[in-house]
Amino acid sequence: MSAGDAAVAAGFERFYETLRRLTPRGPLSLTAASTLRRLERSGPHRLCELYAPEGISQPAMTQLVTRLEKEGLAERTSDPNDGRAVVVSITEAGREAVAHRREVRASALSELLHGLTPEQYETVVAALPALERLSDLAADRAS
Amino acid sequence: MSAGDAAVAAGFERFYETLRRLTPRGPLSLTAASTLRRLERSGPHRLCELYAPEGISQPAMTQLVTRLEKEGLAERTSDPNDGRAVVVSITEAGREAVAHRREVRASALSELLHGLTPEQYETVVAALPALERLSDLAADRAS
DNA sequence: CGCCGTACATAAGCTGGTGATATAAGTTGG
DNA sequence: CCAACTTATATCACCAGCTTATGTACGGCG
Repeated sequence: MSAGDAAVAAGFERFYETLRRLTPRGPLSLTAASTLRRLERSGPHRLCELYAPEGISQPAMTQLVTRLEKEGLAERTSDPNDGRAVVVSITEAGREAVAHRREVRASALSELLHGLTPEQYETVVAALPALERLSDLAADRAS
Repeated sequence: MSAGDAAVAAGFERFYETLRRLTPRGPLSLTAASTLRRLERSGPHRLCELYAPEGISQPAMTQLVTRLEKEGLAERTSDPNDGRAVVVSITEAGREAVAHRREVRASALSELLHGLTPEQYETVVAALPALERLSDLAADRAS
């Protein structure tokens, strides 16, 4: 690990805390929100495909899906090809919940962004593709 | 909120999840780690100065400090000028715990960073001051 | 001095996680 | 073609870490 990497890690460490506090406390837990976004982003998934990437145990995902279903944000369907499997998909209400959460965070963030100089703002925009890439790499590594 | 802001928010949203999963399971909760870093970063604090910026209730901070104290990562001192107050400070073991956690995250991140092109890496480094600034702005707004 | 506000602690209860284990469906070798 | 094994999900008992409501002790002030 280079010195540059360490600097990046240190910067990200603090920034992570900042982002964490930017969405105070909604009705959705961190994992719940993340799972809904995944379902929105890449469609229905079997339960067994969900828990590992979310970093929780299988029972935790079963419980989470049960909660989400109870609140009408996701639904269980049975896989016709595999009687054991449960296919989880996001509902319209789920999409709205995700959108609302995104909006709340975005507007809080927007307020902060206006405190940057135009040059600083540009550096952030310029870094977005790289951040996206890092997320892709992390997702690949997990699978 | 501009379209650019929305793009930044969307990018950060996913990146946040990536960072979250980069430190899998430690002995420290998110709040515990964040509080220790704060104590390391800006010295001893009274308990009442800690809970608000960490986004938890006062009893939660009392309990957290009790846990940290029990594990030897932080210590309570009484303020000679104010008998009600409790001053919390990080111990040497606490610093080590923070350093270790930082190292684990940094090495995982480092691996990802090597997947970037040099140009992308540069855009990330260039954005660091802006991210730092955003954290400062968020901290100001909270106080 | 008496009173109120402030700083912290305690209590009871909830949410969301864990590991161990049960159930039920698919898969496979003899 | 069925017994044994594996895989997918659910259930159970338990725990950590948060919440609100309330208790306690000290400080400042009229």
